[in-house]
Amino acid sequence: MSSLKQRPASEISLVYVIGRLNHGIRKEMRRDLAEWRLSVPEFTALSILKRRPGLSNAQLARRTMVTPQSMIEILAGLEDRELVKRTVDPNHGRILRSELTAEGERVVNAALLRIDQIQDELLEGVPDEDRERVLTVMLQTMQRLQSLQ
Amino acid sequence: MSSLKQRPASEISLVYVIGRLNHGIRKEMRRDLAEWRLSVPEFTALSILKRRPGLSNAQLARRTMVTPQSMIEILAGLEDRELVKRTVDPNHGRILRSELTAEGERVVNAALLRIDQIQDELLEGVPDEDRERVLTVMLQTMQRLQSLQ
DNA sequence: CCAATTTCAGAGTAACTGATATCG
DNA sequence: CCGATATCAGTTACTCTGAAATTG
Repeated sequence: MSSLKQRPASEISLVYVIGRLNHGIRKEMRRDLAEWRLSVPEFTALSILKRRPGLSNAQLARRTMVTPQSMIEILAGLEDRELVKRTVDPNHGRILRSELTAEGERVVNAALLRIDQIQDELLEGVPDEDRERVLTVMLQTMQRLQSLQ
Repeated sequence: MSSLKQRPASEISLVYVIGRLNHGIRKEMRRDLAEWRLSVPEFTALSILKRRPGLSNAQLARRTMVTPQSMIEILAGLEDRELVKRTVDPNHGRILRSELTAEGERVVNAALLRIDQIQDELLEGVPDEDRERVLTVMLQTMQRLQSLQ
C-alpha cells in the first residue's frame, strides 16, 4: 500500500524509479540465479553471448557499460567453469572472441526461462502496446546515455 | 551506433534493459554527485526525505528496497555531516524520525537540479505522454515486485 | 512473550582506477 | 609511435546476513 499511486507520476523522477526498480529486480534475480550458481553479471554476459556469439571482452564491456577490467573477471569465471570458450580472432592475434559452450547454452537457457517468467509476473496486466513503448523509450535513453559518456 | 535499434524491441528483455540503463545512469550520477560529496544512496535518501520528512529508518529501508541495516549506515553518514537530524518519535521511544537540516535541504536541492538536468537530456524528444506512460508502468511493476518479496 | 525498530560487526558482491603487455 | 585489446593488482562502493538490545 504505497502512497506513490496517489500522486501524479510526473512528480516522481524517472531516474529515481529506475534505480529502485532495478535494485528490487536484481535482488530477485540473485535469489533465482543461485540455482545455477550464476551471479547477475554472469547471467547478463551469458545472455548477451547467446544473442551475439563472438564478441570480444572489450565489446562486451562497452555493451554492458562496465570497464573492460570488470568484464574480464566475469569472463574469466565463466571460462573456468567451461560455460564460455574464448578463441583467438583469426584476423587479429590480440583479440579473444567469446562464445557459449554446449553447457553454457544449456545453463543460460534454463536461467532465461526463469527470468522471463519473473518478468511476465511483473508485467502482468500491462498491454503489449505499453510494453513496446516503454522498451522503445528506454532503448532511446540508453543510446543517449552512451553517447554522453 | 548500436545494433539494438535495428531489431524489434520485443526481442529484448525489459529486465535486461532496466539493468543496463540503471548502471549507466548510476555511473553518471556518481560523477556528478561527487561535487557535493554525495554517494548515490545518500542522494536517494536525501531526496526521499525531502518529499517525506519524518520517515523512520525502517520505513526508508522498505521504500528503497534495501535492508534496515544498509539504510542505517547511509543515515549515520548523513547525520554525522549534519545533513539530516533524527528525533525520537513522541509516541514511540524506539523510533527515530529523520528530516533534513537546513544544510541538507540546500545540498539536496542543488544536487536535484543537476540530476533533473541529466534526466532532461536523456529524455529529450520523448513526448510527455510517453514519459507518463513509462512511469506508470514502472510504478506498477514496482508495486508487484514489492508484494512479491 | 511477541513484533517492530534500531544498531553493531563481519562478509560478500560488483564495480572501479592504475599499470603493464601485446598486437597491427 | 599510436590505438585498441587484454589482463594483473589493489581499492572502493554498496549491500547483505547474523546477532543483540530496546520499546510498546
